[in-house]
Amino acid sequence: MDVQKENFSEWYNEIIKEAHLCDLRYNLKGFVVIPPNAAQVMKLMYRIYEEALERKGHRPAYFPSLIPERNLKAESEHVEGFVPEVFWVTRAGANELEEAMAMRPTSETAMYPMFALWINGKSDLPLKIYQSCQVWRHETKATKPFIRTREFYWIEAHDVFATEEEALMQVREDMETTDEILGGRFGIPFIFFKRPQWDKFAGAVDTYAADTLMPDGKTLQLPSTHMLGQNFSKAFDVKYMDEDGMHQFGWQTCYGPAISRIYAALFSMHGDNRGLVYPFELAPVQVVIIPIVKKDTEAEVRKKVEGLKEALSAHFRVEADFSNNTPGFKYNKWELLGVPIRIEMGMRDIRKGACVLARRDTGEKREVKLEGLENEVRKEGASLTSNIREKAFSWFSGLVHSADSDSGLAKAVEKGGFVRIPFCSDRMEGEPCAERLKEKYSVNIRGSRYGEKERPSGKCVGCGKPATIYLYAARQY
RNA sequence: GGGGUCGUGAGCUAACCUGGUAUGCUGCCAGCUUUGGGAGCUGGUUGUCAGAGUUCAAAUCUCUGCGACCCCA
Repeated sequence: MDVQKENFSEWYNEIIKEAHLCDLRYNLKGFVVIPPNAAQVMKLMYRIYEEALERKGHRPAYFPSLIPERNLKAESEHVEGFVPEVFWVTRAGANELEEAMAMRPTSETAMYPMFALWINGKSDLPLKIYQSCQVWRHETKATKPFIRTREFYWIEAHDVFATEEEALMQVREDMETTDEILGGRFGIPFIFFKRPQWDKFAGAVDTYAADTLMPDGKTLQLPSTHMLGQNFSKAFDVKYMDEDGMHQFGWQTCYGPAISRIYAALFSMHGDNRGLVYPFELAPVQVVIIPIVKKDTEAEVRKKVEGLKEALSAHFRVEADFSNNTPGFKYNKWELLGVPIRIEMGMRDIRKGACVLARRDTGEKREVKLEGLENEVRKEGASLTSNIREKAFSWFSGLVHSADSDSGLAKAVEKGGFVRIPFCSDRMEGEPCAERLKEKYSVNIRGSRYGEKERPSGKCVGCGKPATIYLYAARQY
């Protein structure tokens, strides 16, 4: 890498190019080609996420990507929020269509008419469905690979319950899932914010979103989970029959982890000046073996390395690099690609029944006996994962500030990250204050921290009225 | 949405101002050679974003479109 991570914007573009994460040459704005280097990681992320959702009672399904115009328009707030960025299909072959079809920007309006048919009685509840798919939104903001594209890859889980309590429990479960996967498995720190009323998902009662930070201190929204209440069930007639034989509207939630965007957070969070760094379980290649050959011993080293590769392949994703490049070139190449464990093997090692094991995160090299190597790799891999996770979390926690005045906010914003400020209200009446702060400091109000117990003191930084709540401000992507 | 920078083989780039044969590096292919932190030699390989205009002549000048990056909202 020729650029430093301190200059994040350049680093981001550079790593995408150097590590072949994204091919930008497809000539359609906001649409990118995702080649194998990135797609492999995204697939692993998908599997981990899908497995977790299924473990928690969700079942997979696939819904059509086209939505008839009248479905999309059935819930009024939802339409208002999404229609400005919908791609429409209006023509098929030579003919104009009688009814325009929307390319799904999200699938509520594709799924819920079907949910209405699927659900009859209480025994059909809860209904927990997810699908892995692409969605399309004609973003008007500047597009950026993985972070904001007009087509992106995600999972959307849509659940229906008989009671409000159960739906609220589901929102909590979604947050736990996010903790478990994003925090635990991917090593990405974040805070769950309850979005202010003026910034919730179109059609939702409440929105909770996991916000992480990028290396430049700007925040990026990752999965969000929404309490939909009965807004959609009433619009789409999603009803069940209760004990008294009465029809009742279901209580709904939805949850949307955008895999392509989480991937951006993943490599931005853990990458360094040498290139990518992946948690062990997400690395497309987990172990790379570099043979150190001399002309006269080439055959022998090759045989040993191939044997080692085969043995390790039973447990890990392994590559051996026999290309005609120098070892140094190979080290740099595979470090750029984020391979967690590198094994160097030459005659020197073979004579000792050993190899040299190097770790991507720390760069440490040490000699390891071939006997028991599998366990060493496993151990170092796990240690790498927890090391980069800890590093990320401790960096992140240093970027949560608080301020109680205009000047304090201005100063804290400069440091990057989140700034907790006293605020008048997170209901609609607070919006003008948010607008004012946005105008003045280019910050967005992300909402109140989920689980925050502390009562606010002082005055709203926006308007000076007595504060009723702590909200968090940050510059955002 | 506003402002700025820009588009030349697969990648980076020179030539553009002042119109006339398109430069170099990297990559890729073949061969030789080499391998414990980005080796070397020889040969080969592909190009002016699209369209229109001005001109004897356009990578170069003009307009439109498409696309990229940066800053701001």
